[in-house]
Amino acid sequence: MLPITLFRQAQEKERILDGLRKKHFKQVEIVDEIIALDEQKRTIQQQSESLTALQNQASKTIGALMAKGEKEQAEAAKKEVAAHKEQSAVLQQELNRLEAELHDKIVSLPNLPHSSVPEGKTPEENEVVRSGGDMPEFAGEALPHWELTTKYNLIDFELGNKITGSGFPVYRGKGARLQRGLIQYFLDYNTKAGYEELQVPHMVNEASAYGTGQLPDKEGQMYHAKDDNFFLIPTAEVPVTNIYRDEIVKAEQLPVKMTGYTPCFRREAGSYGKDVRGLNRLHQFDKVEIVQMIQPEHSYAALEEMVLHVENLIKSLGLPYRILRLCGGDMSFTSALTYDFEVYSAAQQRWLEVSSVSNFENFQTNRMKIRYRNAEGKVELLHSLNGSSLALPRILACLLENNQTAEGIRLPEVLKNYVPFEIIN
RNA sequence: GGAGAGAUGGCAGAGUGGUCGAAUGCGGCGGUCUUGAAAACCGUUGACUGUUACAGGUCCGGGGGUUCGAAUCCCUCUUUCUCCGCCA
Repeated sequence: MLPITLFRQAQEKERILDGLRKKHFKQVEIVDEIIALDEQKRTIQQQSESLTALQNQASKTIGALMAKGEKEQAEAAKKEVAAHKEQSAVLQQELNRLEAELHDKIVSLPNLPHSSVPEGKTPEENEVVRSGGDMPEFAGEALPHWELTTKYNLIDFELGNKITGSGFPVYRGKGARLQRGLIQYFLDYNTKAGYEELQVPHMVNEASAYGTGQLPDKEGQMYHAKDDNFFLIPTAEVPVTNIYRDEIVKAEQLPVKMTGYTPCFRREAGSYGKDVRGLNRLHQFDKVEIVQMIQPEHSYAALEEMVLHVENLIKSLGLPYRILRLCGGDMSFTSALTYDFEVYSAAQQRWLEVSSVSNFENFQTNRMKIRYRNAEGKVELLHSLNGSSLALPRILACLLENNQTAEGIRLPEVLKNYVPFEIIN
């Protein structure tokens, strides 16, 4: 949610409109509506509050009269206050209506993109920042991971269908073990870089889902436990970022760096075809997430640090990758700048997204009221950032496909302390 | 799941209808003293909203109600503790 103060500065209007245009947000008239509503709201608020002030004053007088035992005068004063009450209620109602309307409009606006965000609408217009790793070469045909997982009995998709439904695979044997080793490796890698490891709930309440922006619009993305009104988390970002909801973080705690492994649950309604084949898109998958909370002036340096951090992790696995700076039209609603990481899948011959690292600036923290006291002692919103480090299924798919040999699947050197076998055969 | 007791400022902890945004202690900050520090003493110390600024308004777990007036009374939800039951 963009801070309302932004809309009160006339000189910022062009920047807001330009940002919305870059994000391909169509209903730009909302900006003018917000500015008008805000002014209207403040006018009514002043009227309402000065009336309240009058009533407060009268109540005090009544109290004093009662104390002195001057009952009749007190009764007269009561009648006078009663006369204001009706008008007060009308104003209050009007104020509530205006506030609700203003809020609805302001939460419907996406975050504004950073100046370095490229123009563009579709994924094709994302900018390749850099790439690395060696592209795999195969003499014969490379098998896709969904055949490899069957061949080596690593994942049973059919069994998952039976137990739950499609998109809920069962990992078994070396498949399960490799998955566990990878999670451990990712967590260790993150904690070594100063991220605190956390285990958080896999279900969240409405307030948390709202805080990170899954609600009110994207409830369709989440599984909902109706009886308790809990949501299964679509990413660890939701519980982890909400840790600091409604907090004023002490300056010496900054930057806050957190990491956590969780399963992620996504309904993914409407996906089909090759996108959902095998491990490409699941309803339940594992992910290790990193989150930072930092002073505004340092957030873009932190973003670059996180990008390097994730890049080195992918490099260590020996996977060919590329880093994209997402164009305005392909970015998420909440992000100001996003880098996507993709690894190249040899058998599918396409790039698969395995991480997305974003700076949300104060878009999330404004909604969650995550603040700190700056050098002048003023309370100010922090910036929040997060990224995957890493999402497991596509990494696994790529490891399997790219490392297949006639003898079996060779695991990267870096996993030798985490997985008790070097080859899957 | 049942019964009972709680939820107050950074923390501890008073306050049961009216000058209570809230005593007191601790902590924090500033000062006096000191070569410096500690101790002692004095002062200060919440957030949100709003105004050019002052004023004003809101907040005592969340929401609703009673009242001229609610931290205080009523309803409801959440949550913590104790006891019982169940249980990985």
